[in-house]
Amino acid sequence: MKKTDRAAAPGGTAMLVLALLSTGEMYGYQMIEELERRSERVFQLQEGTLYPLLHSLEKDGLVTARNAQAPSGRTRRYYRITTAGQRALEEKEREWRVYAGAVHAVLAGCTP
Amino acid sequence: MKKTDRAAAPGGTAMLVLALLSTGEMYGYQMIEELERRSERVFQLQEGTLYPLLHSLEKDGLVTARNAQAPSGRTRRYYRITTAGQRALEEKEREWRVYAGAVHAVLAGCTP
DNA sequence: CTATATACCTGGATTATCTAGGTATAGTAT
DNA sequence: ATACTATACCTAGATAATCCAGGTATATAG
Repeated sequence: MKKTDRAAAPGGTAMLVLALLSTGEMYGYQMIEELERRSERVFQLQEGTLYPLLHSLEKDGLVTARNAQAPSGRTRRYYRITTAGQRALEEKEREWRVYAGAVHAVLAGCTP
Repeated sequence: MKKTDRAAAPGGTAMLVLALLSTGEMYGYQMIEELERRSERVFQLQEGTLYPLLHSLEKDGLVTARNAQAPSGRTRRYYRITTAGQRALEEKEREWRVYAGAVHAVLAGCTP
């Protein structure tokens, strides 16, 4: 994320990455572009954030990975969400809604 | 915040504290209770988070503080938001809306 | 044959927050 | 009297997420 968008809400970046993967297999570099596109340029995920995160998601069994040849010939590492990953995504979405709702309630109390 | 709600979105906790103060003067301990109440138990601000934060908000001129006797006799440190603090709050609210909107857009793209 | 875009990776710094303490006073219960 | 609880403020050190700045390597364009 950009500095100003640092520190997402509960499980923030992991949730966004899992959300991307729930739409289909993807490789790291592609996730950065996709996230930027789908957020209309708001989220600029850094490589130094993404790659270590993917490794820990893999270690936790939320995603699986495989190496494959791109049509271009370059090797890419494709990630796929697991069933556990889907469950984790749903849980994080729930938490996000609670969190965002609470922020809204506090802000609403200050501009009536 | 509770561990699960760690790391709020852009300027998260500062925004919430400024939002509280925009409704009137308040002392630290009270902010913890008020935030918990207004968020319906979602946000449990920790003292170790709040007090250093208040000091840095004061240093940045976003709030001012004064000591005063409570009816009980105990001394409290009351905080008041400044004009610069109001401006900062508005800016943080704008950022929050952009951020939350982007999260929504990404999540919407995964459960059509 | 060099520059740029693609593609992955890591170590160390930065920052926000938490944990776990500390101090002190007022009110309540024993 | 004495201890316990709630109130009220504070800080040092640990933890965790993210960034920064680098590194490596291949394909494509000029």
